[in-house]
Amino acid sequence: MSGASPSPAPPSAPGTGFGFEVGDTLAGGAGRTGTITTPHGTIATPAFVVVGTKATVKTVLPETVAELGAQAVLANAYHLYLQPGADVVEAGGGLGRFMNWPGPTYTDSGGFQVMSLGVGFKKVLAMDTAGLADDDVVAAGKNRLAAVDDDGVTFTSHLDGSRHRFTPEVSMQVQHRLGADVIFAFDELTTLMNTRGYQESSVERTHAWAVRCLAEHRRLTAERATAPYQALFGVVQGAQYEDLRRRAARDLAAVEIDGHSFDGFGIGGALEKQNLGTITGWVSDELPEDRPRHMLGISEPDDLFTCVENGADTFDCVSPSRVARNAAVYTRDGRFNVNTAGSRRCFEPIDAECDCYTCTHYTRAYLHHLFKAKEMLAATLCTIHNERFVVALVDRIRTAVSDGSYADLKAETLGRYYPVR
RNA sequence: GGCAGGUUGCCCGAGUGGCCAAAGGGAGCAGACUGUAAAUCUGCCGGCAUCGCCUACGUUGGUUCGAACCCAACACCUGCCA
Repeated sequence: MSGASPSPAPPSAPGTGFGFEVGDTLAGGAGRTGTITTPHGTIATPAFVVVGTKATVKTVLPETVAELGAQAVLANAYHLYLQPGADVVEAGGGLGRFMNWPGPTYTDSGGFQVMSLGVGFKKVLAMDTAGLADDDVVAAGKNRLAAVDDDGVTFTSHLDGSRHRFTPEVSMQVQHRLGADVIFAFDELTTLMNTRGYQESSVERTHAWAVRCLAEHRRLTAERATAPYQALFGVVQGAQYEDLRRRAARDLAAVEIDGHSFDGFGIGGALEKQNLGTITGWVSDELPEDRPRHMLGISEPDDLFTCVENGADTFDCVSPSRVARNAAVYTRDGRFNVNTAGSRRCFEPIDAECDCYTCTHYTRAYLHHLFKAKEMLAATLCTIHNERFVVALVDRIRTAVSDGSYADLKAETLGRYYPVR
């Protein structure tokens, strides 16, 4: 189905410790199961990767993260570079050992911060642009902490105001010292407010940076020959434009340096929710089938189905944990806030069908009490539940792809979660 | 018994003639959050309701075109002196 020309030889030659194997496929679509192998364990895909930006899944012990079924954790190069410093993490044995997470780890490149601290200052990556105008972005830019140029990005630390420079090479050096099993190429995110012209030049810039990342990655891999192999994923941008997304994916897939190419690919950037499936489909169509495809920042139930059936293998997202800290919890029948009056005297679990530690031991009334009393345990218990909810949902999707029940699972799950859609 | 200070919306607390249904907190009620500058942010928060009207700043009475704000009496509370 792929229209791409024969891809370069897989970089993950035997012995590197990294690999990807496709399992079952979804009839009539791009969906598939698979297995990602890393030096720190395997990941059965589709899989949800839990986010632990600063080398911790906020409010939760690593043992608990494992218990709730997470197969991998994703941290962030920009944040760990600023604090405690990549050298400290490296001296601490690398990301996994430093944070006491024995399984597979990922690090994001810092590309997201180019946007969130730059033009997207104080703005969420726009998936719903209603009410937003170009002026909002321009005004926000007045106080931005990051400025992009063709060579890289200059950041002002949000911690102490100091100035820092990230280039593709710096991001690779930082991510090599952090030592995650999967690292991402340094990319530029745009917003939906950017013009078509800017999106074009941004895709070119991201591609040029990806090439530089692969080159620096090869150099570092050779230089650090005794270190565990780290897989590098290129990141596909291109906003909502089919030609840009397809070209970005095709061009990344074709990059080859000394016989090596990207081990996998990330799909990210500005896009509207209703285009998510279509865009994922275009990109999957262009990418080689023997490499994993990671969706950056996706976890809503409908989005997970949409992406899987269009070829996505893994996901990460801050939403389950962030939202949990603010009292929003997922249930089979939709999301609600436990800190509202309705839960004050409700002695039922968040979701009676959930097998998580929180649902098997605590009531909505207790969680409501913890939030009202501003007790830290509220965030911990709700994070456990939300992460379990998303991990378990993706696990069910994976099983359904294999046993042919995907369509039924999708209809039943979304019918309950979004009753009036 | 004397002197001084105080009594504001659910709570704390600003306001000392009109711009006051009354700042600001807190509590309460709701909402948002998709590669984490987020255990954060936003809205509502006397009643009825379209401008607007009604009821409100301890109680009662007074001054004034107009009072939470000025005056008097009363009721509580708080200091200091006896």
